[in-house]
Amino acid sequence: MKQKNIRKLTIKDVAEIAKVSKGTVSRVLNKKPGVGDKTRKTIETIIKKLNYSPNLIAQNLASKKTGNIGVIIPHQAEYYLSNPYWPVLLSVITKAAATVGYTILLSTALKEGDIDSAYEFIIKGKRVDGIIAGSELLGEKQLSILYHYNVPFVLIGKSPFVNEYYVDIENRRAMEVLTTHLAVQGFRRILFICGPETFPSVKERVSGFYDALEKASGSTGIVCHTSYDKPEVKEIIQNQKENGFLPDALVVGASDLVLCTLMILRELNMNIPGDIGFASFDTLHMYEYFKPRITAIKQPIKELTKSAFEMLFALIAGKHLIKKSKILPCTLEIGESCREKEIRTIEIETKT
Amino acid sequence: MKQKNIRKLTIKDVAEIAKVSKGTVSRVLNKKPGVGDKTRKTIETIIKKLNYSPNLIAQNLASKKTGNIGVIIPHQAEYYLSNPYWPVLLSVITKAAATVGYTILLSTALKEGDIDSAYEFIIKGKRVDGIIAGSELLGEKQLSILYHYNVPFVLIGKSPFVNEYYVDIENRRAMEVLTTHLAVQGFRRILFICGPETFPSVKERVSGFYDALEKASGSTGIVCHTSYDKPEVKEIIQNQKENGFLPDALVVGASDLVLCTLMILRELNMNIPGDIGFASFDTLHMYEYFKPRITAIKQPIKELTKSAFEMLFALIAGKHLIKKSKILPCTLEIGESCREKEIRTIEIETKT
DNA sequence: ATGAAAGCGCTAACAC
DNA sequence: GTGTTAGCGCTTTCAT
Repeated sequence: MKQKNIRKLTIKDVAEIAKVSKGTVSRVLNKKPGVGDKTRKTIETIIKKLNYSPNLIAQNLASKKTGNIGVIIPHQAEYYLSNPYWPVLLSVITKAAATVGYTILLSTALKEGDIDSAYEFIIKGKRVDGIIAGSELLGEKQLSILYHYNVPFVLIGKSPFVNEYYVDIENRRAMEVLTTHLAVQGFRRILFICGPETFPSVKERVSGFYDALEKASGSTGIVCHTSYDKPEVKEIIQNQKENGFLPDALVVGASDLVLCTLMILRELNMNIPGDIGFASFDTLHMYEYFKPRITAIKQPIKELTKSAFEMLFALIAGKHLIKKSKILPCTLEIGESCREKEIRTIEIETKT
Repeated sequence: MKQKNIRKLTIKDVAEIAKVSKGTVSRVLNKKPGVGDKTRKTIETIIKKLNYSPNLIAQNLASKKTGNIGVIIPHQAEYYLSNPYWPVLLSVITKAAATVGYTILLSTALKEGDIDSAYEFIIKGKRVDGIIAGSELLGEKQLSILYHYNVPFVLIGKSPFVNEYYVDIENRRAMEVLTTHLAVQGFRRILFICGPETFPSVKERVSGFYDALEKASGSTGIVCHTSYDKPEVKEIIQNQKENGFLPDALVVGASDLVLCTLMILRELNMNIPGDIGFASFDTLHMYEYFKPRITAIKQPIKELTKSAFEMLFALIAGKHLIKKSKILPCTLEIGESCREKEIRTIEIETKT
């Protein structure tokens, strides 16, 4: 079975066997017109019989297309794999890309914060025809790299530096709806634990939080930013406790903080929702196994990703896009963790 | 800031500016000898000033090396991302590869079971210098593809069809130790829910399971194979229950079945470890938040991956390997889910 | 130490 | 409809 040193077949071999020129073989390879039916058939048969497949590298070099699209995840693997957002994005985009003959080249931060390497890796040496990147750590420097290399890109999430070619959710609106729900449920002192205030998404969510509280008289809120660092959550909650300042509801704004927060609450002997209400921005797969079921905002990650890919695909094809961005609505998944009896899902209408 | 249509720099541009030949520039690019110190400096300066980086595609074509190593995960993304094994492997290998200038090209089944596409995708068009592949679905067909294209590869997990170049854990031994632990803890009727019996790892574990039971007089066991399908677990447990046949301990042999199994137990109002003992082969990150802490076998995924990469790296370099496989030991993480009081970790010594 | 030139395997423009 | 030819941007002999 073991076959060593088969000199790899080239288009030239196929051409010689078929007694045609390389050009003709190339045409049938790429399903291009200009080949007689019979010739085409013959060549196809030979290709199949030989089990020949063209050298992609050579194709890339000659055609100046790579068939790769780069996905830049601005986090290190340990981190981004621990929450559901990026894995879902990855799997959706891989499939979407495959159906149109594209391949995903993934680039991530090798260590958290080292986002430059991710950009350089994928852009230098031009191995991709276009890029999809998470916007949360996109700074002017990264942007200038993108522009410098003149590669089409679409961002996941808006960025203060870019106003075209991105997809996003209505962070502000979603957080407003969630907060209002908490207020309606009777929670009066809501603690919102969220990510770094430099992230646009976090800013919007905080703004939605305050907007809701303003409208809902009677409830007040506190915002605590974390760098997605677990010990911090513990400190925050303990600080609040020591000050006799304990909130009656908690909103966790990053799904990877949910589990440790729940554990901390258990250590503090606080029951959900009896002693404290609990909700999160973003869901976890395992929520379906939780009791009480956690109330949460669910992002349309799949749709977001599909939209991003479609935009990029059009950009690569050189099409002019009328809609340079796309904003998708979230849903509010109501569980029992905020004293609701009935589990249900509410579509949050898009901002008018 | 937006710069359009910068014709991309080529090695020729650099050569002209430096007033040397392309060959010389190529030599400094690849840090090869045969260039005068001064010339080298000059060229390096120019490269930096121009922010030039060579076209990888062209480099690949000319040098017949890709700098990519292919990772074949024989599952679809939804599946492999839901348990910790593959993500960890992925992140470890990406880093290991990066430190020696290699890049990972990931290929997965587009739909569960469609493993051929994964193989063809990565091998055809020769985009990789070597391959690391999960062995559990490797059949003769895939193997013949591997050999046909004459690409070096290392398997994660042994395969009945291959006896060289793989890394693995001692599945049999680990399961034996876990089962013995259960027997010692006084469990008498142990149900082992595991994956398809065609997987070599599953076979070994089942064998270890029975071996342990044989030695531990008094305890009996039942094995149920699943296709990693959630509803099945429910059926299995319900069947057992209807037959008045309920086990007093459960071992789940796939981490992605753990959560739903736990939920089912809760639905049945069975407490761990009071009503039923519970253990799993493979751990989950979230175990650290669980109470009772789940007893489990922990695989050395990181070390496994590193070993696999090192082997492949050597193979690609054309080195002759003395050790054609590597077997690593697991650990038994004892929690409270099998009526142990004290949480601790036990290294399982490698088979002598 | 450096340059010249011949490919790597393919595509694409232009002939016929 | 098909063949011819000139590259794509680089590496790598082989001269010098």
